[in-house]
Amino acid sequence: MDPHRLLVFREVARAGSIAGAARSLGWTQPAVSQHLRHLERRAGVALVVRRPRGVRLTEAGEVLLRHADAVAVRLHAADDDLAALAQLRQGTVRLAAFPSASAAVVPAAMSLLGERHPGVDVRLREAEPPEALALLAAGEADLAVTFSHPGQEPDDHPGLVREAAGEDAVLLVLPDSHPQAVSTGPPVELRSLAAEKWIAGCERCAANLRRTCEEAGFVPDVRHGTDDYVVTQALIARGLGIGLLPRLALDAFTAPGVAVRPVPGLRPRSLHLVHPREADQIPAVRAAVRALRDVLAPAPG
Amino acid sequence: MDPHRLLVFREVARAGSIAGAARSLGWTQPAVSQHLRHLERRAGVALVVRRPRGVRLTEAGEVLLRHADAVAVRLHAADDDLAALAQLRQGTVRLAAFPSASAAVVPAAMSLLGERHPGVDVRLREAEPPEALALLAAGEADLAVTFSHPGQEPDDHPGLVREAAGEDAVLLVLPDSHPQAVSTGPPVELRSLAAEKWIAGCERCAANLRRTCEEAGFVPDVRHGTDDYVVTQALIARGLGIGLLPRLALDAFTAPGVAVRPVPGLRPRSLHLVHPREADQIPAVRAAVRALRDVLAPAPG
DNA sequence: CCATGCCATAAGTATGGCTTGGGGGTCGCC
DNA sequence: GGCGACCCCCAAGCCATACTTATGGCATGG
Repeated sequence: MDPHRLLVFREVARAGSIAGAARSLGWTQPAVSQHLRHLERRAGVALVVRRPRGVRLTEAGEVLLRHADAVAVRLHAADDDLAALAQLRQGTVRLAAFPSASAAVVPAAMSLLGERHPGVDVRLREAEPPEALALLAAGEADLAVTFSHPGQEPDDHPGLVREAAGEDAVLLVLPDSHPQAVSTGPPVELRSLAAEKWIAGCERCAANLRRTCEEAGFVPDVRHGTDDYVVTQALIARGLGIGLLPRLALDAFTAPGVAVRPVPGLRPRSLHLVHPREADQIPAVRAAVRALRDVLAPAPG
Repeated sequence: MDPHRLLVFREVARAGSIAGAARSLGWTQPAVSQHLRHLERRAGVALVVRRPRGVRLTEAGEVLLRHADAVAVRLHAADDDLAALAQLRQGTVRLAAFPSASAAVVPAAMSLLGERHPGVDVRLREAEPPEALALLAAGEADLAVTFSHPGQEPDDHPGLVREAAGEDAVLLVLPDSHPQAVSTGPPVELRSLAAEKWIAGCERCAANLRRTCEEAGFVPDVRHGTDDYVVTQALIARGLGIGLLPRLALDAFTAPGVAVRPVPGLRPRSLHLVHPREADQIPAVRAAVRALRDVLAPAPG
């Protein structure tokens, strides 16, 4: 059953004549006539009875018309649905972001996106950068917010596009009873903290800590490890160690009893938006990228 | 939304790759690729994400796939329905027949048709020939059984085909007390009945009566008129008149108290099947015509 | 590292579909 | 009643769409 012919037949039924259908289709009468003939030949049944003033549907024609109407309705619905997706009246974005971004930047971007395109739905999944990339590669996420510390080359999966999205300063976090916690004091030198006990974060953050300390001439004495920045600060507040935390995490939450101090020469981590190359063909994802960019652009640098 | 392309897309979704879809369609890979591209251009949304091992549907693709499936199901159902009609597993025939045929011939034909094609449904409507032709012309009947008396040219509507379907003898009906009622007696001469009171049937039958009597040299004294052959015979049995009735009517019903006698030279009426010219394109109607032919063929002549 | 999938693009060809130009038929109106 | 208007069909020609061939890029796996 050729669906195109089916729709031509539907037009014949609607117009009540072959010539009438041809007029509404902008064709000549024989064109429609041929389509109808092919349908009837293939079906082995007459679909219409030719009469002087037009045509009249046979029983088979009536049956076929119902199917034709159903098909036409579906085609129309398909058009509408695709248009809704294209015009951002609908759509879902599966977003993967690391925890500290999820706390502040992502909610802001989601609410911006929600203002611009109320129909677009964002589903957030918290994931550290490596896992986020794996989700993208597996097709289980559409967009990821990742970071990498200086000197850490982000592993590039094929088919994924990485876009710089600003920087996020890395800051020293001390108990507020610490001698160097005074914000009016002289700039903190990292090497002066060689004897401290350290608390390391996620794997990549721990690597960054080791590398940074090595550059300053010592090996940090890492006593604890947690990728939860609330836990990290609780430990620090109790005097169990000191650590480095990114500004995004501290913006989201700063514990009482800790002090935050910049360390000259401590390089920020860079933020990225990562998405499949063809994401700009998907309006909802493109809009989410724009919203994230707009939130990150005037952000911590 | 081009439905053909939609089905190609459905095959892509099913196969999981463009090349795979091309294989199942018996096409080359670029053919399918182009269809997909056209769909995406028209829609303004990516439908699939191209990946090294094939394609993966986007959200828009998933939405479209549901519609495509629905369309495919409908097309299949349309094929099935038309096949059922073509193979006479389904179908309806609207039959118009005059009363005496409806009583005997038509039921036999309907039961024959029912044996041959149990799925075919016949709807009978009783109608005298002129009304039956009008029903055909108006498209409210598919097939008619009609008759015409000799000398009566049946009015031919355009687009209708008339087919001879045997003859139906016209017989004299008398009260059994009538002097000429004895079946062993000499042949009845019509002119010997010039002084009788007559009962006329339907309009065309009454015309035939008048014409026949005129040929025999007299004008019949028509006292009563009814197109109901049961009523006619009731009147005759009571001695209120005599009449001419066709064999089909007498086969269906002969009243007690009447005698039936052939009249030499009294010509039979001829029976016809009438249907629209394109009826042989409609399997159910064709089958009904065959069944009626088969019942009428060895019938009264 | 080359082989083997996958996909896209560009150009050529051929099939199918639409048009043109006939003709037949019925209806309605001068 | 003839004539125009309106259906419809058929046959042949032409054009456009759709499929093919040919080529190249890219990712994966032995």
